[in-house]
Amino acid sequence: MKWQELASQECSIARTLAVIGDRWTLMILRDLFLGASRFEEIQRSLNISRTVLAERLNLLETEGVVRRLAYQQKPTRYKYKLTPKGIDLYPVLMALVHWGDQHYATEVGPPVIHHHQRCGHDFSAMLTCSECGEPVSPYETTVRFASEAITARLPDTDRGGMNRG
Amino acid sequence: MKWQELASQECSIARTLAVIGDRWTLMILRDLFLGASRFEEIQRSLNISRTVLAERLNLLETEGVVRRLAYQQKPTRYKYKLTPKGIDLYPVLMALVHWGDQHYATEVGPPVIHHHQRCGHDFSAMLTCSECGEPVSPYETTVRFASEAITARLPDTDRGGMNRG
DNA sequence: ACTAATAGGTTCATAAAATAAACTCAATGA
DNA sequence: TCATTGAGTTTATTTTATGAACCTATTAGT
Repeated sequence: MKWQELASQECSIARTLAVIGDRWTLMILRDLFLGASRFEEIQRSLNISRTVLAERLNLLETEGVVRRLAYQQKPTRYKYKLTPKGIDLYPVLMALVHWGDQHYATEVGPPVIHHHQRCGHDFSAMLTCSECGEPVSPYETTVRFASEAITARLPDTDRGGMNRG
Repeated sequence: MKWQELASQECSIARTLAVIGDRWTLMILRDLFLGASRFEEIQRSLNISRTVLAERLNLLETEGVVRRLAYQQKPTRYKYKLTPKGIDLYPVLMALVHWGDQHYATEVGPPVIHHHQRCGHDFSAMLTCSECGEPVSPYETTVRFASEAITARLPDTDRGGMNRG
C-alpha cells in the first residue's frame, strides 16, 4: 500500500493519519497550538525545509485544519490559524504529550507544564468514556466493525489488544 | 532539522514523535491493538513493504514499545506483543480514532465501534483533566515552560493556541 | 540612491527513504 | 519432489526530503 491510499481506507485512524500522520505535520500543529502562526516563525522554530513546510501547510489548508489569512497588505503577508476542526486535534496532541511525559521525561520532570484554569491545577491528559465519564483502559473495551453482522471475541489468554465483542 | 534530531529535543511531543511519528508506525500499532501480532499478519493487513515493517518493529522493540517473543521452535517463529509502555499509547490511538470519526465518518457512521464494558455503552474518547476529572478544552488551559522563571500570556485576541500563563 | 532585511514562498540539485520484487533459511505437508 | 509458510534480508528503482539559492514586494538604514 502507498501512503496516499490510506485516505480511502475505511478506518478512522487511517483517514486521520492520511492528513496528519507524516513526519512533520504533528510538529507543525504543535507550533500552531503554542501560538505560532507565520510561515517564517514555524520554519525557524522547527528548522525544517521550506519545501516541506509549504507542502504540509497546503494540505492542512485543503483539509480544513488550518485557514490561511492575510494579516497585512503591501506586501500581502499571511498567517495560518487553526480552524475548529484543527482545534479538535487538541486531544491528540495532549495524548502525545502525556505519553512523552510518562516515558521520556528526565529527572527534572516534564519540560512543558499544562495548567487547567477551571480547576486551578497543573494537569495531564486523561482518557475517559464519553458515556459514563470514567477513565477507560483498553482491557475494559471491545471493538466491533460496523459492517459485520457477527462479532467475535479474542480468547482471554490473548490480552494486549482491543477485544472484539 | 533532520528527523533523527527530534529525539534530543526538550519537548515531549517531539520525543514521542521520534518513536511513533513516522508514516507507518501508528498504523502498525493500530494492528497490534486490534490483536495482530505476527510479521506476516501485519504485513498483509497493511500491505506495506517488508523492509519498512521490519525496520519499524525493530525501533519499537528497541524503544520498549513492543516485545518480540518466540511462539514456536523449529523453526523459530516470532510474534510482537505490546508492552505496558505500548499499551500506554491507547489514548493516542483513541484520540486519532475520535478525530477521524468526527471529521471523516460517512453517512453510515463510524466504521469501528468501541464499547465500554464497565458501563455497557458504545463510547468515544474524551479528554479530561487528571486533577478534576472534567473535560478539558484548549481555551481553558495555559502552558508554561519548566525552564522559564518568568511566564508570559498571549493577548485574548490571539485565541486558537494554548495560552501561556 | 543604494543596500540590506523581512516575509512567504518556489526552484533545483543532491541525499535519504520507501517500494516492489526476488531471495534466504528452516521446516511441514502433499 | 515440489509447494507453502513465516520471518525476515537484499537489491534496483521510485518517491520524498533536504539545503541552498532564487524570486517578488516593501520598508528601513546610510
